[in-house]
Amino acid sequence: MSNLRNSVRLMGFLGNDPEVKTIGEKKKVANISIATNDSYKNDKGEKVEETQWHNLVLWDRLAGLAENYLRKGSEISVEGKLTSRSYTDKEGVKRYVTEILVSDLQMLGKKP
Amino acid sequence: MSNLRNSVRLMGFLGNDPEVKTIGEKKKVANISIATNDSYKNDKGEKVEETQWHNLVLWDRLAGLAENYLRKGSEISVEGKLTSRSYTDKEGVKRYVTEILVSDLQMLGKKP
Amino acid sequence: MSNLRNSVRLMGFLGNDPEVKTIGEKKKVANISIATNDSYKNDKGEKVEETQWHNLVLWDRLAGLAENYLRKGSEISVEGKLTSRSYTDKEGVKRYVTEILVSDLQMLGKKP
Amino acid sequence: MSNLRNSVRLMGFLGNDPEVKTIGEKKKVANISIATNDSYKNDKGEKVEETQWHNLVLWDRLAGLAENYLRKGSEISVEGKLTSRSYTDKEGVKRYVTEILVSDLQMLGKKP
DNA sequence: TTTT
DNA sequence: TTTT
Repeated sequence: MSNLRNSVRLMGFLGNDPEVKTIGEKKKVANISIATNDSYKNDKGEKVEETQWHNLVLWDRLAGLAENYLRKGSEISVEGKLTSRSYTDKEGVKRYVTEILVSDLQMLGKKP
Repeated sequence: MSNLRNSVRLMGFLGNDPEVKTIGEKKKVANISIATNDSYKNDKGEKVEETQWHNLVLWDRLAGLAENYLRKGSEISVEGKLTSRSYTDKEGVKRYVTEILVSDLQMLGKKP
Repeated sequence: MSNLRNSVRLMGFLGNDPEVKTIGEKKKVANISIATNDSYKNDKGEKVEETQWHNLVLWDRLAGLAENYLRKGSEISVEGKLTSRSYTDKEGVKRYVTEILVSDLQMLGKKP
Repeated sequence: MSNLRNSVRLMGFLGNDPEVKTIGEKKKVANISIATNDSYKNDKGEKVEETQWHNLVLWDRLAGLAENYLRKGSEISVEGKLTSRSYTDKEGVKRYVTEILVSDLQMLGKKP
């Protein structure tokens, strides 16, 4: 609940249409991948332009909003929490995934 | 450079002493792992208490600060950028790592 | 509701004990003043150390928390919204007040 | 310098064209007023829609950007610090002003 | 004084 | 009016 202990804010563009699943009768979840076009300083003090990709997870009302209004290329601003989880893939290799559990979303740019 | 496009803020406790490396003659980098004790709602609407672990990377002045003042159990507040990179491990498996590149750090709690 | 449109985060020290009022039977409101010790660059590019004072307003659960646990000198971290309102003072002069409506609060530093 | 101690983020619309002044030979400052359309819960737990107006101050590069690209109605996202100052007006009344000293700015919405 |  |  506390935004002060774990908070992520991103502004970026969807790399693909949202993947939306319905769980049971009325739970809905959407997975979104967004790119942030960023610049930072590397270990040599050089400014590096870099695109970072982020995995977002949206539930319920926000999942419905993604399903209805967001498409590949849409620009959004989000706030959420940084979460990590692990799973074992088909080859038996343990994998780690970091995702942003979105709690607030604003659509930016051109309204289609 | 833009905090508005990619920004993470965390308050939490170090799980271990910082790992500090010196690169070349005067570059320094520190790796830190912190736990945020967090609560959120799962897909059933239940409140879940969960500890999340985050990998932080600090360069130069901030790395020196970590080396000198931070230890396992220290409480800190940080701001930074969410970054991801991939590498191939010893078994030839491609791995993804998500890290926070720290740009601001405050020490909290008891000063030792 | 949207943290993305209007969000303030402050870490600082209470200048006085909280002023707490009860409204009607069960509404409670607390007013707090905190100092942030800050540095920024002025119009000459000089770094200026400056203390800023901020007026915080807390309702209900957060007001109770302030009443019970916060005192002059306490260090806190808060998130909230920037709000302004005007009123006419005793001399008939229109006054403007800017306050932060607090939505999240963490106590920092020494626990008494 | 520390974003962690004093940080404001706003997304909103300019109420007027920026007021830009040149100070001395090469210092430039811009004053902007933006509206955030916000909702919060009042003391009765009712959701209140409210427009808040905020005074922004931009120096140098950001002032030039405002002068060249921002107009009444433009939508922007900003990060900055909350600052307050007082002055005595023509009638001899002491006035307090709260402003956001902007450190980062993104233009949103339709590009004219 | 803005905008959806 | 706070604190480091």
